[in-house]
Amino acid sequence: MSTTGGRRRPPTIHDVAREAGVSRGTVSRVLNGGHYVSPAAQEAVNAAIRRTGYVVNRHARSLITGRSDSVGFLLTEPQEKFFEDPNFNVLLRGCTQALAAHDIPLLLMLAGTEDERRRITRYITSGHVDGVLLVSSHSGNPVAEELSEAGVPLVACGKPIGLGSKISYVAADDRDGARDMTRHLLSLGRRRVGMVTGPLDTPGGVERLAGYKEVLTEAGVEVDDRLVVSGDYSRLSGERGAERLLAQVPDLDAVFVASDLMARGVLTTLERAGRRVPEDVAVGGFDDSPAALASSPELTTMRQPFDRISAEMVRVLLAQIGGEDTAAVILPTELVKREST
Amino acid sequence: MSTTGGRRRPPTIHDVAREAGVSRGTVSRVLNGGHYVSPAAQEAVNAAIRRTGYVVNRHARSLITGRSDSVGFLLTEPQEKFFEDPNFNVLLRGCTQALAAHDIPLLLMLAGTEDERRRITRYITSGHVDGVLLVSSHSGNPVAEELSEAGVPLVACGKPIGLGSKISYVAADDRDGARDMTRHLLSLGRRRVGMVTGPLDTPGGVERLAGYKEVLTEAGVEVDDRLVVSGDYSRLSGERGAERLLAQVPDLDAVFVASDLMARGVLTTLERAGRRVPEDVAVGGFDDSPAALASSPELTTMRQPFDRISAEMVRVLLAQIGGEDTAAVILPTELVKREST
DNA sequence: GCGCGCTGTGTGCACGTTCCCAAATGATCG
DNA sequence: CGATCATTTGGGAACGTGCACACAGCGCGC
Repeated sequence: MSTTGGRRRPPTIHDVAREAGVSRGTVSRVLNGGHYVSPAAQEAVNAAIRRTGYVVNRHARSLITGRSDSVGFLLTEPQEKFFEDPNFNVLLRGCTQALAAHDIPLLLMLAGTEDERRRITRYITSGHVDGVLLVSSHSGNPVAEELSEAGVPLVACGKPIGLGSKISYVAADDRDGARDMTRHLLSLGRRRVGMVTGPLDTPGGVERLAGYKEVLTEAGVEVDDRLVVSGDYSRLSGERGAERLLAQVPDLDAVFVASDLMARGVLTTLERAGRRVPEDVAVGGFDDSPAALASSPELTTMRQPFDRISAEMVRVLLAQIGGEDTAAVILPTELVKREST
Repeated sequence: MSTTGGRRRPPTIHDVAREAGVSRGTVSRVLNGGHYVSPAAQEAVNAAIRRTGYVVNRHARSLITGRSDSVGFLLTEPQEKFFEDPNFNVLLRGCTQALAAHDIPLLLMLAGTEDERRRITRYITSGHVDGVLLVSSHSGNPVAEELSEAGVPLVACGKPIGLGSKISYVAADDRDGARDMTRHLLSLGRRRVGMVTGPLDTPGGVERLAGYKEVLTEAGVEVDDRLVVSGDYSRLSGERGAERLLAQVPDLDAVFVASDLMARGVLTTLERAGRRVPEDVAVGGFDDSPAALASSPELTTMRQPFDRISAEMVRVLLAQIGGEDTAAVILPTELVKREST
């Protein structure tokens, strides 16, 4: 009961009905699609809605429909990753925007710890959201399976780990992208092309490595194990990876790095080691994250179409909520040439 | 009606009541505080809840109470800023966590454009959230006033622009932090200390500049206008600012930068210009954002206690929702010495 | 012994919406 | 011309919860 800004009772569907001279039922029908409503009534109701400033009470609607008309955005990453990687922000932004077009709010769920994971799982399976957008580069956690088994509509960003799982997902074409980038590096005349991979317990990480190896083999370049080190998409693991590469193959002349964030780390290490980029060593990243433009030299990278990815995630999730059977969506990547190659 | 994972009807308060052998009212009382309930009934109800796996239906509750038991996190920044600045992620994480303790979900609202701002304002004023956590470094937008006038509980991060506004906010002590950092730079023996300010149409930006000037004056060092350039907290504006500083005062020996992100840009420019940090030029940042550790050399900076800031924002907002009158909260900053000074 | 206050419990009502069904109207068809 | 059908409308019921109220039992003081 604050003294300032007392909020009055908002208009209900009753008020609109009275104002328009029709019944609640008719107003409701106008609100939900407008089938079996005469044009005259349609118009009268819309006018009444404008006049009263009526907005539907979502709680009342949800109570009767059983839907919440909201979805969760679940991020199962340690918080350092969430702080470091702007890709999450890009996805968040994209999903928020795509959902806004359907007037669906997004509930943010950050599961950094095991406790949070449990709490959030319970929240979701209690029916408080209609579905879940799952983002988790390192999807080794059981949360996807758990939610899927509970019958919660679910779309992952990137292919989840369990092969047997029937979880829908949206991803960039990792293998093809890796192939393009490796081909690009070879086309520059480089032959000692190293790679810093993503986490190899994730399908995405494995695919990017596979694409790299394929192209080298096709080009008749021997795949040297000392030229491949693994990382976890973090900047620091890029630094470390480049250090090991330089130690093992001092005369390498190119590196394909499985994420832009790691690529920044690679650039740091190369600079410390006195290597010029791209003259001595060409560096190719992956993602085209905001980090790619912020680095110097600016990164040549494989663009993941994050705006399309998030739009597709939302589209697939809504289809699934609508009861449709949905499949995986794979989107093409695109080579973006900048200063580092 | 998907074939897999059919969700059955969840238990209601009725089921719990029957299971426990009491009435709905008693169950409800146990749920909401447990006053006027005998220990025996208390126990029976709790056991029944555990057995049935009952979870309260928030929609039904909201319908009757008029509260939504959710809050919005509103970010009114262009999307580039959201992508670039990890501080937003830190705040987001902190608020999510603090709200989780109260079992309150967070609705993410990103208002990058004018259209989105309108849509979101309408959503909020329609009563779909109980309150709003507002984050907006450049709070020149009318959204705060608008929501506040509509009687929506609101807490801003950082002092909003309008002086007359009675909007509650939580902020770090900008002036004091700027004083500490400037004093630190002087203590290193530096006398030509430049500054890259934040946006000077925001209280935070103005305060940090004021602190800087105060300490210089107190120390008997003349405040030179050519040593002060303004930025907008972005990395790029740091680069540009440092370029201007070097052009105007080539022999400057320290820079106080009003954000870590800008400080990274300053480091880039200094390196390009061949200046060593900290030997030739000492650089002090502000925020202690994740960016401070990721830069090289690692940034000396003023730590904003983001975890406490977000916790306080949530505390104040909940108090305001509870009808209390709330005031501004100012939290102390702390000097974190690293490699750049 | 009466009234009063405090604790503990059950019940009716209301919140605002959607859905289902009945009924009215006009059009079409055999 | 009567019957069937599609369209349009209104009203009752239900969703699951919290709250106000009524009421019972008990102890206490006057």
